Amino acid sequence: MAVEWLKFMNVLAEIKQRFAGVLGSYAESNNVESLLAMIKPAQDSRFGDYQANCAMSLGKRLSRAPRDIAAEIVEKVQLDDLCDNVEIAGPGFINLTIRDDYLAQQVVQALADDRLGVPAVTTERTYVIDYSSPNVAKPMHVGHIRSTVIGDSLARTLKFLGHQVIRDNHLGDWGTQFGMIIYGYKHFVDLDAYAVNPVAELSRLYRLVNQLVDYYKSKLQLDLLLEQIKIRQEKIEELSALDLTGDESQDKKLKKSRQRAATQLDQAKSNYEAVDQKLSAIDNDATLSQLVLAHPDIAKSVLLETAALHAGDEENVKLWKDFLPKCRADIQKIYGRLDIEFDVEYGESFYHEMLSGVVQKLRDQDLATDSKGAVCVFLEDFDTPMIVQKSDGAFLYSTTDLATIQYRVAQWQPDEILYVVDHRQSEHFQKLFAVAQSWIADSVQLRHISFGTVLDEHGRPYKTRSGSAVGLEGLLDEAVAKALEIVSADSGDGNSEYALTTQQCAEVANAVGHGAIKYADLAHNRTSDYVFSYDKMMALEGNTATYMQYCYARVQSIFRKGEVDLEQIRVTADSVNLDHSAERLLALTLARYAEALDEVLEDYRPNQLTSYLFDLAKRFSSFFEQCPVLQAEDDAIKLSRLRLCDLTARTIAHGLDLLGIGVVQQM
RNA sequence: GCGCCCAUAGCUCAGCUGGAUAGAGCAACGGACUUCUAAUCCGUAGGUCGCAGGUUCGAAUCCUGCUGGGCGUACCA
Repeated sequence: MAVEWLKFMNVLAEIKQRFAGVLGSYAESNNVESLLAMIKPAQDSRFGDYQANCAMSLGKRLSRAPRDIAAEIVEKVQLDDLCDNVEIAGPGFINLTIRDDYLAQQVVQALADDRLGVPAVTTERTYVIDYSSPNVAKPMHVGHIRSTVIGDSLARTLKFLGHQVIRDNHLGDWGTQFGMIIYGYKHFVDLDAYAVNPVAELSRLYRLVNQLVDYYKSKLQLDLLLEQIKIRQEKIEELSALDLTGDESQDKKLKKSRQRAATQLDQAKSNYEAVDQKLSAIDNDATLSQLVLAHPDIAKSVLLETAALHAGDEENVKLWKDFLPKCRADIQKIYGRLDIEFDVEYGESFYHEMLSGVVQKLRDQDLATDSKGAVCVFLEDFDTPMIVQKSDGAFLYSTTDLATIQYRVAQWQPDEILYVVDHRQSEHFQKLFAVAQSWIADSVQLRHISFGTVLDEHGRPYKTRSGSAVGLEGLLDEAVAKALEIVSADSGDGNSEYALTTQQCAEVANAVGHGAIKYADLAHNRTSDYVFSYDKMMALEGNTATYMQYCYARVQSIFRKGEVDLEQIRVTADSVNLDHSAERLLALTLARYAEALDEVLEDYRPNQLTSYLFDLAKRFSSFFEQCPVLQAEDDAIKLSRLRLCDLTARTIAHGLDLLGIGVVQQM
């Protein structure tokens, strides 16, 4: 059955299937796949709907004229019922135009299908997705959004396509930050504040201790920076003492070096100033400077508190057990707002007791060896080893990650584990995967779904320290507030027909505000860095979630006005009319939803779905302008257009849902 | 030093294992609301795809070198 659906529901897959047999006669079996990959949507509508580019490639391989081969292929492939125009163009492109009645049939079938014509996969796989994974005691900030939102969307998409998915939030619930909080609690806690709002107080303690630790770190850094400035200044002097030789390439190099040295000096200076400012800010604060003086060994003490916790110190463990649920509940609040869910949340602490076993096992298998007091796994292709136990006996995140893989494999036997983590950790994962493969020697595929850095308006990475990083919660609040402003303004401009109640305004603002933030993230190719800009994201026009939500609301408005019985038009659908070019284009796009989802999973890129949805919404808007629905020239066309509206709205809502974004009935 | 990634329109970004005249969205300019929601639509303008070579019928895409930027680089996560 699933195969039947596949044949009917995915136009591209259907075309490929038609070509497969014929192409097979030209190529080795292992090449058929690559030839089929050359069949794709046409880049330009003048070339039809789909194009097959395999004849050129075959021409070279077989030393024959590509156009002849193309003609031969076209002759043999059975396309009559699918295409009404098959052309050979240019050097040997095969351009295909899909028949209107075939497109209409796609729409009709999707209308009556809860899955909107998207087939479930025939071979179901099991995925573990590791995403979000914040440190529980630190306030979440913008940097956390990508992993959370991308991971969530991939999980939704995989699930919808019929895979088994285990969503695992690998919380940082066992690290140094708890040492900080414990130290802070022991020395600075305001018990009244803690009673009223424990998480806010813990967060204050974290920031405070972090600030004090940072002060001493910066102090050390300051000397180093001074030294650096001196060295760089000397280098500049050295370089300027050199005379130009007259040799063109050498002189060019010298000039480059001078320039480079100058910018490096500038950098060092501005670094120095930044650190210096940070320090004097504390020095000038009476309370803070006193605290700094009173806790000179704070960095070391924090480490000791952490170590004590890990060693099972009664008091620290008790505090940790007290703090943890409160912190988790706080994070949960944000997940609730963002509609993010997990199947399990096994944080780092969950694996704590397995770590010594991991190291022992690595030793037993001669994978790990002692080096400079630490336990290391040396790997080919890497200059540095993966350290699994420090010289002081403490374990590291690599150890935890290995334990985690071991556990996941034993527990769920996944086919694939996806780590949605930023690209800076790619070397870590390369090592981790290399060790895990030789260690567990399992067939599980391990994959780092890396993503780029979120940059600020100046193109610099968002900073996590110094408290100046934008908290995620505040960010969401601002987005919703901004959306509310726009909704309320629109609603209050006298057009009573579309005026929304306060309650409705709030709902719309929620969907629009949160949607804007998620969409801005998902719409970028995950591998590139992107600039995070409130203004752009909350412009709520152009390529934003709002555009899609607006399309959806417009359709609902038509249904309300026309008092349309949706169930009726879905079930009774026998055909749709595609005579108008806007209708046809819309239907073609609707029929491609399954293709878009395939593209998402091809390389785990949700931006394939956002661009599909934007495309769909644009085509709907164009249709909406050109094709009256309720006022259509006759009832048959009206019904046909209502069906196109219905499928569009459902596809948009469904696609947005896979992105974790909601819709509203009216806006 | 070594490794990984990036450079596309004024700005922010797409561009799917090489395919036809490189695309969007903002911003700019010109049009369209007594007609299903103008959070919209239609149009105009805007690019030597960082530079130089190479591979081939064909390169933003693959290879080499260069320039400029980001990140990582033995006991943080």
